[in-house]
Amino acid sequence: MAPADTPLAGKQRIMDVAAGLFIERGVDGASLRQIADLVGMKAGSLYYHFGSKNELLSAVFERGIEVMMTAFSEANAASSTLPGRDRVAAHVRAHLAALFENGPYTAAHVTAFRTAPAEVRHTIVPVRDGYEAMWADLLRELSHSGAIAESTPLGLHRLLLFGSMNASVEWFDPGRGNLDDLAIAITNQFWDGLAQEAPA
Amino acid sequence: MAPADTPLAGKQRIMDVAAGLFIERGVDGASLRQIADLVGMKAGSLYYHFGSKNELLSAVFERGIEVMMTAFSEANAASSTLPGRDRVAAHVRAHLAALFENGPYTAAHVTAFRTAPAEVRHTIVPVRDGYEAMWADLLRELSHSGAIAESTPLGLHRLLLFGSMNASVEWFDPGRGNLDDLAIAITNQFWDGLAQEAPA
DNA sequence: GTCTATACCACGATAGAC
DNA sequence: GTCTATCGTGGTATAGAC
Repeated sequence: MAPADTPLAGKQRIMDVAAGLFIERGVDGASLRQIADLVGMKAGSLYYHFGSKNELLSAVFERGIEVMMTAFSEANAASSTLPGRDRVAAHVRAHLAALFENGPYTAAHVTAFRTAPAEVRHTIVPVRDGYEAMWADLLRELSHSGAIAESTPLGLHRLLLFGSMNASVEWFDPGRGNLDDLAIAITNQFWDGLAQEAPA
Repeated sequence: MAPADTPLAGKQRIMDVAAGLFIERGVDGASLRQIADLVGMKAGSLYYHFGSKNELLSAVFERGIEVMMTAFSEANAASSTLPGRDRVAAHVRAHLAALFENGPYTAAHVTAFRTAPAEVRHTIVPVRDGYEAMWADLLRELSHSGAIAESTPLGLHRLLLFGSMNASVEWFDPGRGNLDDLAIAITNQFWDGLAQEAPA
């Protein structure tokens, strides 16, 4: 626990502000001067905490993935005995929590990763692969249990699901909408689709 | 038709190169010097064709939306008498064509719009709203015809579908994968979901 | 741990020759 | 229609005082 007079100290506070700005303005649009300004210090002072802008960027991305993985693991533990549909719902909700409720890190990773310098991307890829593997395992289990057809291309549909979930950072406002409802809608879409069962 | 000795002349060629670079490096990461370099001219010369970087950016975005709308209209004309599922498939395929087969404009719009200057975004929003309205109309028809349940929140599921389709620019390689297959997978996901009908 | 000061460079943009 | 040359600004990063 941090001391009471430093609610968000040092690296933590810088990363928090930086992540928010990476989301809003992109990697190159977010300047160190602006980040420092929002933190309440001068640009040069950032270099006491991070060796370069790329180092700060990498730290934000890694934290973002860490947040997703933690959320996934907790959902996994809580839902392992539930039916397939509820397991998916739990993990969708956890992913949304990482995007909207656990700081700006995951959202920064999802929106800014693509345009980051190749050097940064290459250090992050192995970490992000770890998260994808968690989902791959989950879907494989659902397939083996018969909840999903054996013939379904799981990797492809995992990417489609990620697309639906991650794109929500562009339009969902957690102050106006309800994340539980969104998780249910995404799960409905993923599990059952939109087609009417039997035309009345 | 352009004269034979100017395969991609003036504005057209600049926009083509710029769009590609906006995708790769983002709005602020793509510099006018680099764009000019790839076109084969000097940075100052760009200003004969566009009044500012923002003007070039806006032109790319508008073209990207135009491409999507044209693709949608063609798919609409070709599929209007088909069953609901096939109509969706036709429009999904058209959207993917806009993203991957009709130049880099639509992909640039989809990836770079969010971090563009507010001034640019505001001029583009009304145009993009036109495209969303086309999809809203389509889904409303499907709902009225009974193919989709009346209770389905169409706006929400449209956004989820857009998320799945647009995110493919981050992972789909048209040189390796097949766009028809991708369109079918996305349609399957959207229409039927992944759940097994009856456990065997 | 943060400051001031500054180096060096790339950015968008403009002016005028050709 | 493209060039060269250049202006002013703001970028990342460093050095050394405090």
